[in-house]
Amino acid sequence: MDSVILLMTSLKPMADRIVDMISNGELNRSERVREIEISRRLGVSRIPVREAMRELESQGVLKARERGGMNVKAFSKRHIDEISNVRAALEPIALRQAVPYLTRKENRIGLNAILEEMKWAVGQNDRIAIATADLDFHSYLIELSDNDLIRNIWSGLKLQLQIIFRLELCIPTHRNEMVTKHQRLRDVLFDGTLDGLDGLIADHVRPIMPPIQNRSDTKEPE
Amino acid sequence: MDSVILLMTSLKPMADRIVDMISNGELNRSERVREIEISRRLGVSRIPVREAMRELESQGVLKARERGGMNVKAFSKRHIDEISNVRAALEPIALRQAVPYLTRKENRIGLNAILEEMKWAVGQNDRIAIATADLDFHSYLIELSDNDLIRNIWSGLKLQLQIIFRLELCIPTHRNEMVTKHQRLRDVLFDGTLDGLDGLIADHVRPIMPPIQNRSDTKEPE
DNA sequence: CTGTCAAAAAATGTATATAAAAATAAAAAT
DNA sequence: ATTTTTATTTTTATATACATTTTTTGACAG
Repeated sequence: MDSVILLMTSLKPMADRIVDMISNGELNRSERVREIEISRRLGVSRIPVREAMRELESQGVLKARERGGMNVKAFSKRHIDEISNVRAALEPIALRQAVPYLTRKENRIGLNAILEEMKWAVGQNDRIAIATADLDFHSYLIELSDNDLIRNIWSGLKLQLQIIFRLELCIPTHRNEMVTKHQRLRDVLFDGTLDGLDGLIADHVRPIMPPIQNRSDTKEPE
Repeated sequence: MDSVILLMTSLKPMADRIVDMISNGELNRSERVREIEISRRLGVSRIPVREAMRELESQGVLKARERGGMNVKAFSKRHIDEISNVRAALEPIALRQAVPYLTRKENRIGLNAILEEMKWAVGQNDRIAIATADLDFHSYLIELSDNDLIRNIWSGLKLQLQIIFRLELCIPTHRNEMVTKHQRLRDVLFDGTLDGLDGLIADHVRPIMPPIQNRSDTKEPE
């Protein structure tokens, strides 16, 4: 027996690898993603790659071509706005549902740990680490929320935002305010009175477009 | 040459067929969906069925089993609430974006046609037709909104709601009020002032749970 | 009768093969 | 030189084949 087939690769890691390839520029905006190429690089056959790609399409990372195949999604300012609007609409729901779980000490500790990470990242002026901590913070709360639907929607948005931040298509929020804003949000959630929660999140979620837009994408590019 | 392969079946029709099978009870709640069985019935191989099933999973119609395979999703009251909340949060965004397109006469005519359909369905007391018209009404507006992200989210919710309505897991809204509520919503959108839009939608979207709950699903069933 | 274990059956996950499109390159014609 | 047409290559979409896992079934022991 020569070739041992490892079953149930679970697709998620494979999808994440493809997201990485996009994030670090191995795959470019609007570029066609070839199944064979990915499958060779990951050392598997085309079928699981295909499935991972389809998953990524439904999560908004890839875009189905007109007649067959996939492209890397070309995020426009419009797309980023859409994500912000949806986040501003859904996160208040999820975060409200997370509040009861934030009475547990271990969850408070977990959230605070992410804030410490964020503080450190801001100190280091590490753009990637800042964005990661930002996403982690929101992911942590949304996971706690126990809302299957919003969790599922978020999982796609998160992947998109990972790419958007990495490629500097927008900046999460101003670095100086980053930590204090999240701390304020934490305090409101820990407190449980939830005064002004919606506003805090909307403020949060609204991204800053980069000063130098590397491409002109006023409308849907491709 | 004997077997001619028809390429690019586009998956959507296949996924819709599976949704139909669930809606009309050929596939039961929480039942395992076997690739081979579906592929035989649709006269294709397992591969495209597999992809359709994966699509349906990401759209919330099927649920991945612990270790391999898929089940028909078992919608609980909780799931239905989650859908309602997300709709109440997202539809105001989409519908506001649809308003400018509702100055075009053809779009007004299109929307009114659906309302006529709804009126007819209520007259006939045709539960399925009523639910269909309801979903069509909202789909029509969301399609107009030109918001890719919300459209994509809606496509999944719509499939779920089709099943939920068909299986009478909940009732869209009280039939008497159905037409007038939608007319009021239409008027507000045509007018463009948008007074009380959020409230109208929230009121709308909030489903009525059926008097006889056929199964006890207080929590996540399966 | 019930629970445990082993063997058989079935179903999935992945690989490979094949056929139909698309995309590309090359050739011919205007 | 430019465009159109044709051939070649590439790539996808689907089918089939196979290996592994999961599920089921049935025997046997307690």
